[in-house]
Amino acid sequence: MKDKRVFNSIPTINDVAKLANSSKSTVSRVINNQGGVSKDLEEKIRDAIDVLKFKPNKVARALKARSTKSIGLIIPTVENPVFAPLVKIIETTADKYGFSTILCNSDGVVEKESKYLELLIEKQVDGIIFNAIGEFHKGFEIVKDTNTPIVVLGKKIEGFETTNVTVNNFRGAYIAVEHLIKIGMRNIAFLFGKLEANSAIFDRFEGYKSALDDNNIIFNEELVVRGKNSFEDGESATNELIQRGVNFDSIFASNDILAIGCIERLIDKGYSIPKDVSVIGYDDIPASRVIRPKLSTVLNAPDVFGTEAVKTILRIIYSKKDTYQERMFEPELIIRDSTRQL
Amino acid sequence: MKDKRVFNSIPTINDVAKLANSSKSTVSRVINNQGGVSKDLEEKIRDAIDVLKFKPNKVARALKARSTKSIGLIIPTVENPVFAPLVKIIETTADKYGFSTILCNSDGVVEKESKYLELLIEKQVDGIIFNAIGEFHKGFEIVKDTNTPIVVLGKKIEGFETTNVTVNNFRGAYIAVEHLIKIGMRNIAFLFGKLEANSAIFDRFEGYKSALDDNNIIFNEELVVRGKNSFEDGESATNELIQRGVNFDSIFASNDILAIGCIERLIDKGYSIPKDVSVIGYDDIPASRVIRPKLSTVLNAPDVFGTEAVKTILRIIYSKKDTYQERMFEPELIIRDSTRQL
DNA sequence: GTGAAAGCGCTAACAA
DNA sequence: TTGTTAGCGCTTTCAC
Repeated sequence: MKDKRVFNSIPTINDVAKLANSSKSTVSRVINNQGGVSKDLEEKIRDAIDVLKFKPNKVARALKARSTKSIGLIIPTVENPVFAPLVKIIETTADKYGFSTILCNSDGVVEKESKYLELLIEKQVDGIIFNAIGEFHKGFEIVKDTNTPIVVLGKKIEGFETTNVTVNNFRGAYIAVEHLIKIGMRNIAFLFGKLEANSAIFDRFEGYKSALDDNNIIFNEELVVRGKNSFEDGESATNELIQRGVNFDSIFASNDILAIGCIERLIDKGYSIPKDVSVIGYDDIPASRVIRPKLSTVLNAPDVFGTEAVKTILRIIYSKKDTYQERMFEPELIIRDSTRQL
Repeated sequence: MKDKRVFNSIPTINDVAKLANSSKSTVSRVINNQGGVSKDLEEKIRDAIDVLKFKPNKVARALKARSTKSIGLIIPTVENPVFAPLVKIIETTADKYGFSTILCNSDGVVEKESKYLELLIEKQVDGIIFNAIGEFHKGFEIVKDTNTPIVVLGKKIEGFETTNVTVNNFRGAYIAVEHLIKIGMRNIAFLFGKLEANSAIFDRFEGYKSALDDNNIIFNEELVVRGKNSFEDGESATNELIQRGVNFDSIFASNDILAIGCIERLIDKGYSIPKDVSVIGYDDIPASRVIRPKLSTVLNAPDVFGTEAVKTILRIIYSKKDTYQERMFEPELIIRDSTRQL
């Protein structure tokens, strides 16, 4: 009366063993292709597996192996066309190496970041890829305490030592503005968004100012206007710029969404682009190739970036130590039709 | 010499018990807020938890509880602006109910769908939300065999009984084409994409033909052209339509991406929209509001849709039985500037 | 080549 | 109120 099998319940390695007149350990050897099992027995076991439609329980395996073969991925929101391709490449790459990815949208809210970090750790993910908003918080402490492998995307977090995979946002902004200057612009406005990583925006702002500076153009605060992160915000930010009555011959928008909204509004208001004003964005989202004029922009190649992020977290996971490196990718200038030709 | 504690290793419930001079079970009661523990002991245990920075291991809990508190989400690709908001709302909603989501991009490839289905089941997800490409395959067998809760998004799968959460794509296409007819169009072209759920496209095609039929317009095969799923495909499909030399006064594109590419190409070729040709899309992606003319389209409200998908899978998970219902959402016509006014 | 047994970290009878 | 024990499904010594 020790047999507690319930008809129709999910078969375990034990059921397979019983049916094949063998033992758990041997079945385990077979399902893990470890060899050292006689042809005969192996066949019997494989038959039993087929008959019972046995599937190994990875939760049990994970408990034993202390590895879930999953990574956590925290980003502000996958709805943002900048993150969507990144999420895609990360999931695909992780899968290629046998890892599942648990997706977490933090909405760029510190509390959610923290909560997700803790959750992922309790779920025993093998590592975390974290596109952080930039602020240090409790979640990081937990990561530190538990020694969870992590790679931070975007920017280094003050007070938190890890490997970072970043993109040179400063340089990206710099080359964008430099391009504007080269084609003769002097009154370059800066539209910036909010929700996405503060840090990136900050760097882009610095890059903007630095390019101005290096070209002896005096920074004019009147020319910088804050939007948020939707097409509509691009439109309203552009409105505001126009209403201010400042003189501007070109606009550098800190992301393409803003830039596109900006272009549409400019056109609505009767401006001709790039004749009257040149505009350049950042990110090269798909829509940039499709509006008219096609948007000049800066590309942070998400594919290499995302692939590198995965490879990096795997390296840390497998080596069991983080050597605190920084891998920075250089952006690329893409000139299309929204900036004047020389 | 039975004590195998290793300095610096991750603390378990056992370590907490030892430090608090108590037992595993009591600690378990405390961390699960089950009550029935004396104030004194509880405090000692909570102290020990703090000191050790103990975090419960959810893998162990999952093994015991036979529930991982995670769901699997399979979609073609999160890069597609139709799926990105869906993924976002699903993850957010699932999280609200205490479930994590494992994201899987199938690329609309049957083999990947199948592989992910099997993987998710082995990972013991509590349920699966599956935006299937439409074809029945081995993966479904495994779902069936293991009795895994699943809700299929999009369309019913022939030969596979489950609860479906769908959107009335037939009707959506119908009202789009009907709108075109109402504003006087007779030669309505149909551009259709590929990668995303075949089924949806199929239904949209049927809706297109049906609306034609109901209005005594003879279906003309010359007017249907196949694209794929990028802006560029919309452009090339439009090229093809023009090259065919058929007479067309309007275009119904089976998704906004195609529609936007189409509009841009039309404009490049000197057509005026909507004066020369009216175009209407499907999905209401963000870019639709931002191109000029603003795109008329059909909306399959991903937010209610996604929320319902999660609620449905949770209902099945908690009731432990699937009653095979179908919940179908009605689409909404959004008239903007790319279709002529009456 | 094979199986018995211990144990991964937790929960839940059951006993005290 | 508390602790002991068994067991979730698996892997891995260790004997045979």
